[in-house]
Amino acid sequence: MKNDEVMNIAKKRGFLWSSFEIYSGVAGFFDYGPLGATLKNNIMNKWRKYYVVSEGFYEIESPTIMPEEALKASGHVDHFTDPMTECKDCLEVFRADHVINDATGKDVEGLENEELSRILSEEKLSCPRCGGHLTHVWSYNLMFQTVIGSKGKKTGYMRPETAQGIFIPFKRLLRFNRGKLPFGVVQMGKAYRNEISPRQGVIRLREFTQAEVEIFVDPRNKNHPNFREVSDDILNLYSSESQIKETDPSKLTAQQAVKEKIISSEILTYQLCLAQRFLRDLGIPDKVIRFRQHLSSEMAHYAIDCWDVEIKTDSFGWIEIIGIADRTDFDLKSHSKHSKEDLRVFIEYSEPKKVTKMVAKPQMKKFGPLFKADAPKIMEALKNLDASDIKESLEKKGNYPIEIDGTIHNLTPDLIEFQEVEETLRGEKIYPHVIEPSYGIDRIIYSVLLHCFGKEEDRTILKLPADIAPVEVNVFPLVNKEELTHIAQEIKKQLRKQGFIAEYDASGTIGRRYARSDEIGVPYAVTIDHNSLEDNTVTIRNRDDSKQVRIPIKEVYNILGDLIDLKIKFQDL
RNA sequence: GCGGCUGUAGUCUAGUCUGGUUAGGACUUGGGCCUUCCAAGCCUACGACCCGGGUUCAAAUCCCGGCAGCCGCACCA
Repeated sequence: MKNDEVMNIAKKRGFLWSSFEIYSGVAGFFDYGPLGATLKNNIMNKWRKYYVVSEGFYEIESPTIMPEEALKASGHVDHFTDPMTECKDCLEVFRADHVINDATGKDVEGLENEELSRILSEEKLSCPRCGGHLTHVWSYNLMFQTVIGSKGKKTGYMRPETAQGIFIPFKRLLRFNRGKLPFGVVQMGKAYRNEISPRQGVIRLREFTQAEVEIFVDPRNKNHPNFREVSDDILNLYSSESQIKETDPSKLTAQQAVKEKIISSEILTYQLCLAQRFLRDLGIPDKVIRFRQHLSSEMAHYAIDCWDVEIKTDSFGWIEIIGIADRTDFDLKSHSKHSKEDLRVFIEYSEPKKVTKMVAKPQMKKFGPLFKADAPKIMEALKNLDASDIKESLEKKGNYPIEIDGTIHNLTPDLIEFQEVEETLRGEKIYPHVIEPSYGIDRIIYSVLLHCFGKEEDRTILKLPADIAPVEVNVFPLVNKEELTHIAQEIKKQLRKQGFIAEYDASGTIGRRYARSDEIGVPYAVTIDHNSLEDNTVTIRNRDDSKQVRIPIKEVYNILGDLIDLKIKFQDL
């Protein structure tokens, strides 16, 4: 269905509406209504079944407010910005780097604002629109800033992604996973970006929900042990090559994609397949799904391969709803550097390696009295120096100068004895690489609504898969007569007792109630009619084709349970 | 952030130009009647001038500002 129709029904039926409506609303913020919030929970729980249950990745939850240092390390404070310049005459705002690039062809990405300002004036660049004067360049940071603590000494930001909350406690997570790669950690939660002018409804929110997975792997092994399970999945791949050559996306099996090196690794391909399976399970048809590879020019500098899962929409074109990237070791390295914590993983060799190396052993009898307090420091320094260099210098020049706290000490051959030692290396420390599937939950919900809504004649049916439908079953007396309503009420009560989300409705005609029920995607309706009085049976109506089957009341609960858990199909009843 | 257009019940809309009675209708929704299977009918009720300021005896109507939506530009690590 079309965007407008879907959003109208979503608003009317309590899925989604813009926030703060009675105060005119604020762009970029949406409420989930009663059905929307339930649908969102169902989808998020289904996501957990994929990643937490099946893949075995544990979920964590970290704060949405983060201190400046953490986001400085991640690069967001300095680089999650756009360099802007404004025309003094027509007040138009431009990306400064784009103005320079367009006018001169120079690639100025990543340059400082001062540098950009200098280039603007040196090149005598003026407003591309009216030719007016451009102001100095300023950074527009997309993060919401706040203050931590009452004295306001500490700057904080609302997190722009949930991923950082996984990288920062990496040491603890590694320990939880008993020090072994690979392992994955997930986080679902809100993230915030102060978009300049969000105008695509729920597609571009200033506060949105992400579901992110960070899979930490040994960079030398990006295969996946269960790849065979997905190797025949067919992926609609829009590679960077076909984008450049302007050819159509091609459908390949996962196996072909790896073999032909279209996707950089098995593990990344596996994640693409998983994403596709998840979307299928939400009722999104394959024909509106494609995987678009980032062009090397648009890829973040820390990624080596990145694929967006895109969904076709009528009013926004192909939109990104999931990004699956190989982020390499960028984040862990950067947090290591800024925090001075060693975020590497010790990888044990399958066979310990024996290496022989030269060691410089100080002769302590002479060494101690000669250097006194500096002796321990010199010994420490010796450990980090290449012993063969020292040996060479001693043999050739007769001495080896070493600087400790500004004082130069001369080592002479009589102070050092050299030994060849055999060392056993059991492994090495490395930064793991990170494979990151990052889901935009709000966009996924929009896609589900967009592609599950269908029109049949003059009625609208929301064909949600039964296991994510917010209301699972409706109970209707055929007509509003006491002998039927009391049975219906009783069945509803029993359904609720057994954990179903069930509603009862006796208003108006039965057709009207079915229509309302279809519009909010209730998969099944139990109808109590006059036969029910005689033989204790009711009908179960299937939303998608309005067909009904008659079954004994006492079997209703088990059958509905199996239907909703997708264990049986309605057609097989 | 810039320009254009727009803003009346949950929805669609009349009225706005040319200021003046109780802001009218349809659908939806609630209650009732009727009704033995897909938005039928009848009765009845609830429900609105985006917000703020100005002009005026009087503002849904005219003017200014804000907010939001749509379209175009720009932006979207």
